[in-house]
Amino acid sequence: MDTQKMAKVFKALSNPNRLELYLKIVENQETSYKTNQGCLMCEITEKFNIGPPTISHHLKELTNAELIFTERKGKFLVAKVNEAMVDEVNELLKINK
Amino acid sequence: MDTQKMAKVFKALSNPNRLELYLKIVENQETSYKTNQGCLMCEITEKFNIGPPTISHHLKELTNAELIFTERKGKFLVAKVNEAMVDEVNELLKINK
DNA sequence: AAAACAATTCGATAGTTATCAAATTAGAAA
DNA sequence: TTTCTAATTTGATAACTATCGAATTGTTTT
Repeated sequence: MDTQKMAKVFKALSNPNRLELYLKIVENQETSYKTNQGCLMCEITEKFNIGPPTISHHLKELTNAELIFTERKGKFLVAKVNEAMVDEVNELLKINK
Repeated sequence: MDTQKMAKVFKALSNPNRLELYLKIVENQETSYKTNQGCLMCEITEKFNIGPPTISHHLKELTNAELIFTERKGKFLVAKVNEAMVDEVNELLKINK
């Protein structure tokens, strides 16, 4: 287990706005699981009280921590959750009784 | 779900040294599950490259995030994991497929 | 080609944080 | 009561971060 890497993941989720951003991406992935084309960022940006530069910064942090993938679809940016990484985090937080 | 509270928990785990500290406390709780008297801090402090003031600071952060409880036993400080909070985190990170 | 839209980059700033050394408190042992 | 050990507090500093406005890049629409 790589403590550095995991700490980075937690740091990525440690800002309230960034955490909500992440959860929105997860939510989107859950609701459209079969047809999942990813989560359009411009739609999400409207719902937050922070500007595009900050959203962009937060997305970079989440990507850097490998919690999400992003991809350009023409004019838009779409985001998907990296479920493998989330599994890893859950594994780390499991308590063996 | 309280985003602020959860973000605080993630922040508490976002520093590598603090994460290892937390994991040590968990580990101790796991190995001595039945006889669990808590984890003695002075033993742990020796194993880290950081001084007592910093350990103290990190413990406060973990306590503040309600990830652990601490209690004085005479001269010593013992720590235990707040399993309810860990469960909450695991719940938040679950992805519904 | 021009205008419009989505997103990123840059530079700045106010606020936060990890860490230490020194001093202090609390308790146990001598 | 003096000494030793465990832990905390305080004050300082260097490093990092969230956010913004302005400027820029990339893509689509007109």
